[in-house]
Amino acid sequence: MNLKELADSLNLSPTTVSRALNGYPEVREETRTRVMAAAKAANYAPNSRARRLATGRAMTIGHVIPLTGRAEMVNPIFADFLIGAGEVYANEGYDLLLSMVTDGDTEAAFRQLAANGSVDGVMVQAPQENDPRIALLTELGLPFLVHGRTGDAKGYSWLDIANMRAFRRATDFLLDLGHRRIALINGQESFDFARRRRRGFEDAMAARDVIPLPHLMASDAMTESFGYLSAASMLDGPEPPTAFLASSVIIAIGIRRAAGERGLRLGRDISVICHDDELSYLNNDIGGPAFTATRSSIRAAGRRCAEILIELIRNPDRPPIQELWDVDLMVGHSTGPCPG
Amino acid sequence: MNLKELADSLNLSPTTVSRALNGYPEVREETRTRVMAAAKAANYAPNSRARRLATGRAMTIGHVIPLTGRAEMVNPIFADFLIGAGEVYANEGYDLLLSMVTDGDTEAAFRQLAANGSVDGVMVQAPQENDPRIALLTELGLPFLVHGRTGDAKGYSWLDIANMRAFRRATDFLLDLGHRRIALINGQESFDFARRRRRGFEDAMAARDVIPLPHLMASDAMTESFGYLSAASMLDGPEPPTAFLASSVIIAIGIRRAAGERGLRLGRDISVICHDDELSYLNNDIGGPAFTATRSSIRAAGRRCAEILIELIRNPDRPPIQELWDVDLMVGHSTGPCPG
DNA sequence: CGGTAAATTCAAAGCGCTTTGGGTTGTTCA
DNA sequence: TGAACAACCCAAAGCGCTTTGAATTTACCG
Repeated sequence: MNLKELADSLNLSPTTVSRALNGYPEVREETRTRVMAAAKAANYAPNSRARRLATGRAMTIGHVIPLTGRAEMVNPIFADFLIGAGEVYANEGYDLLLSMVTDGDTEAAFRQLAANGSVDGVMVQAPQENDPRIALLTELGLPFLVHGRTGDAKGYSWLDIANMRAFRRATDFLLDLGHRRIALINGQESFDFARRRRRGFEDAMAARDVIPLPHLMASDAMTESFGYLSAASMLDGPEPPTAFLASSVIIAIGIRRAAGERGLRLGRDISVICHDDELSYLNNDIGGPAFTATRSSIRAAGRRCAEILIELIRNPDRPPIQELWDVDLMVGHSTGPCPG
Repeated sequence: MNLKELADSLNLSPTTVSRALNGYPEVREETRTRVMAAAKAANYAPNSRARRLATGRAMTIGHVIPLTGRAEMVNPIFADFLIGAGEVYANEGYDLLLSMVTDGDTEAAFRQLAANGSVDGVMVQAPQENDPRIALLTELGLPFLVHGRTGDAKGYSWLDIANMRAFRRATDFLLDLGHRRIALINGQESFDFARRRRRGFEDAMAARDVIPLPHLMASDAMTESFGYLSAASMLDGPEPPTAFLASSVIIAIGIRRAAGERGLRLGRDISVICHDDELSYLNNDIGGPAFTATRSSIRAAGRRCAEILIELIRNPDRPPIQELWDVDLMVGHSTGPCPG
């Protein structure tokens, strides 16, 4: 069933039927209801391919996920972000085009998306320092929103959490408890967020004249095994840490495993703070948070990012939208005063 | 730059340019290279909306993710599956349309997809018993592939792992080690895969005349906290288990936490076997597997599922394709003989 | 009741591509 | 040399929708 057939069956022109269906005012109310009813009865839905061609809009938003070896770290995060964004897209009538791109094909992928017009805008996640995607998308004139930020953070739209402030605060919290040998187990520091977190950590340490120990700092893709291996080697080495600051719950779980194997009890023998993205399957909050954590829902971020991006698409000439979210510090059972 | 402009700049007709670009034979080789070069120089890419309308193909595959409260369990799994599938789609020139659907809107979503023709086929994940999606998609005539299976598993295409066999084998392994009080911490048993796993467990127990204890069986969304809470209450209750069988690494991590808190060492005081989907950020294999596990890469499954679905789309009249994957049992450090 | 404005409806022109059904040119062979 | 046949290229007709500009009908008013 297509528009013409539907129109014929109603003895109306395609024009009128199209207008009735799309809520234009120049159609009699009685006619509209008649059309709506017939459309429903015939299970008619306008062909999206034709509609997209005619309107010039793709009604689609692209998420391009680079699969560069280590970037897999994004997985656990990006799934929840995607769900949040997807909810909003669905409500607003946008489709979500997910594009996995290997290796260095990211630029080509964006150029392709822009040239063949299959999306109205794209979401950029996990920017690196001076991420080339930002310049590229600006050049291509494709609306985009960055989750995170980088460079001078001017001239484009982004939403980010206050990573530096969060990690400064978390570090202060540990320092207040008397800890001095604090380990930082961070995400890959090619990513801006990890850089900022490290800076927050270092600033807080410096403010108390505590020198961070190089062998107590690690950074890599945020997997459980990375957390485990780093913590294990730090705990077994000289000058073991009395506290850990971890960039994700997943890393913290690895730390907990290493501690457990060594008979160290969290919150008593060893302290752990992590950043908690509130991943749905890693609920950190049953009868109070298990890990003391800086907390910010990645899914909520996804939702808000989607809203902003849609606003950007609908209103291409508006100035950039920039939003910085503050982060809560939730005290759980994994921290305590420095022993000894 | 569109086709007409490109054609004009070459003093050729759109017809010829289109044919040159799409590899049709009735164009001189010299002309073809000239066209290709000009297209590349002008950074021309055919407008995908127009192309889709003209060809009648969407070149898009839909993944519909239901967000019914608990179904979030799919998250950690579906992300890796998606990546696997996405790789294949990209290679074959298909786009991936991801659709989050709340609640009971799944049927409407499929009907919509079918009616407005925005996808050529859809992937169905995590089927429940007699999942209505299968009948619906069959009725709609939309090509689909089920990851998992249900009902009589005839008449439609699917790819599944041998869940029953895997859990029977895992249970046997524990029984061979002398365990009798074995706990099963399963996924939600409305899902077919969880049902089969339970059956595998029960069959193995029955074959040795061991009666499964009802209070040692739990099933729910596969989160870390579910694993933790179930294990904690089982360990603290009467007749605590000496071994656990868990439906996912995430659950196993929760079990490990509960065990750790109680001073129980994995592989010595308590045994744990889980099913490992080889999630990239939960690598269970550093110097041999941490958890003894039945193992099957969900990402590889995603890849293969994508291949099959594309084959189904290209060749709509072929008989159903059904593939059952066997599962390895990897012995790790989390299992040992029943103590005492 | 004639005339004008407002309310409805329609015909037709795209959107940018693919594809059918010819043309045109050049080659081959009797 | 001329007919037959490739080889190559093109004009034009869709694909199914939206939207412009115009036509038709209805409503209203002096």
